[in-house]
Amino acid sequence: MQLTRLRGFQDTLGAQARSLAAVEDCARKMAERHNVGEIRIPVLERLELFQHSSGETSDIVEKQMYAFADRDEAETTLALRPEGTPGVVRAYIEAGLDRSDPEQRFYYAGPMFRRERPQKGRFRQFSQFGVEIFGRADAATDAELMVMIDELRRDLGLELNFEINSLGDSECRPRFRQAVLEYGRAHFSELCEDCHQRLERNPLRLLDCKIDVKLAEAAPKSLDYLCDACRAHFAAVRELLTDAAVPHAVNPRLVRGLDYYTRTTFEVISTAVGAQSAVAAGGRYDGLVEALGGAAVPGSGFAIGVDRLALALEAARFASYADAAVIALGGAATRRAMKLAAEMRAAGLRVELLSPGRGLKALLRRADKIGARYAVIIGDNELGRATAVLRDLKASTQNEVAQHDLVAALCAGGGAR
RNA sequence: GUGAGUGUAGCUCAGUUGGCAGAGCAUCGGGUUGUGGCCCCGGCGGUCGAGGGUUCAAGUCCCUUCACUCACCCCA
Repeated sequence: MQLTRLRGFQDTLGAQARSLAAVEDCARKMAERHNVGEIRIPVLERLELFQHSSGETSDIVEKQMYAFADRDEAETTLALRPEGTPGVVRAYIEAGLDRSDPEQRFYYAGPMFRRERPQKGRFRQFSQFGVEIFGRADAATDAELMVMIDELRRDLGLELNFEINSLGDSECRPRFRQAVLEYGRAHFSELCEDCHQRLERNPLRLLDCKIDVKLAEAAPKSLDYLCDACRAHFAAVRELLTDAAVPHAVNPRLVRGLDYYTRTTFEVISTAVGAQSAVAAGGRYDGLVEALGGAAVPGSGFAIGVDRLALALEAARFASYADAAVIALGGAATRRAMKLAAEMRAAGLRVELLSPGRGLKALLRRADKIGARYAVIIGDNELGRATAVLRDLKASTQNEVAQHDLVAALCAGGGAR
C-alpha cells in the first residue's frame, strides 16, 4: 500500500457511513420542523473572515487552520473553514439581509477542517450541523436552540447533558474579564504553565483549566458580574428550558473558545465518546454581524459535531439489509431477473441482483451475508413455467410463485419494511 | 505542539533463553451437479510498518524513522 489517506482524515463506509447519514438526516428533519431553512456556503473563504470573527488569539485561528495563497496575482490568502458560523454571517450580510429582512433562520451541514492532533472523536476533517438565527435578541430564541438539540437527542435515542452559562454583554463582560485577569495575576505563581499563557491571550480560559481545579473554582464567576438586562435574559432562558423539560445544569466555568459569544452560552456533553465529549455547543453572538461589517443585528446559534454524535450511537443499529436478493441461474434467467428486480424496486423494495454465474449454494450464502430477508431464485425450470422460487431466509421455507405475483407476495410477506 | 502505548495474513491477535511464520475469524472451494446460516474437510493469503546495526542465525536484541491509537492542549 503506497498511497494512504492523510493523517487525521478518514474514509467512512458501511455501518459508520449509515450512522453519520442517520444523524444528519435526523438533524435536517428537526431543523425543517422548526421552519429553519438550509443555507449552502463555500468550504473555502478568505482567511481574514475567520480572523475577524473567531478571534485573532484563538487557537483555531493561530495554529489550526489550513491556510494558503491562491493562484491569483494578489495571492489572496484562503482558508478551509474551521467552523460554519463566520461563513453564514458573511453570506447573510452579502445578501443584504441584515438591512432588508434581518430575521432569518438557517441551518448548514458539511465538513470543517482543523489541523489538530487526531484522537478519538477529533479529526482534521469533521462534519458539523449548525443552526444560526439572526435578528432575534429574545430569550426564547436561545431556549429554542437548546430545545432543538434536545429533540434531536430524543430522536436518536441518546443520553446527553446540557450545561449553560452566561458571559454577559458588551457592558458587563469587560468587567468580568478584568476581574478574571486581576485574579489570575494575583495568583500567578500558583497557576500552571498553560494558564500563564492563557492569562495573556484569553483570560476567560482560566476557568476551565483541568489542572488547577480549585483555583479555577475560586475564580470570579461571570454570573456575579451580569448587568440587570443580562441577568434577566439568563433567568428567562432557564425558565423556558425548564418549561420545555430540557434538563440543564448551570456551569459557571463554561466559557467558549471563540471571542464572539455574548450572554447565553451552552455545551452539550455525551459520556459515551471519550475525552472529546462535547457533541454540541453554541450561544449568542450579538456583536458578530456588526463586527463583520453588517448592521447591528443580534444572532444566536449552535453547531453539532456529527461525527461525535454518530460515535455515540450503537453500530449495531446500522447493520446492512435488503428486502430481497435476486438469484439468476443462467444467462436467459438473468435477463428475466433484471426485469423482476426492477419491478420490485418500483414497488419500493430494497433489492439486489446477485452476480450471476456462480453456484446456487454460493449465491444463497451471499444472500445471507448481505442480510436479505428473501431470496428470489430463477433458473431454467422457473423460466419455463414463468415462476420463481421465493425463499424466506429467516424461516427457511420456500414456495414457487408466478412471476406476476412476485411483488404482491413479497409485500404480503412483510418484505417491505 | 507535548506525552504514553501499539505496529506480525483482509480482521483480532499468539509467537518461549535469538533457531523452519502461527491460530481464530473472514474469504474461496468441497462434503450436497438447484438450496444459506450450524458442522466437517481443504485452498488462497506474509516486505513480521520501513531503514540500518549486532549475530552463524533477528518477528525477538540495539539505533533511526514512519504510521496508528489514546491522552494533554484545543474544541463540535
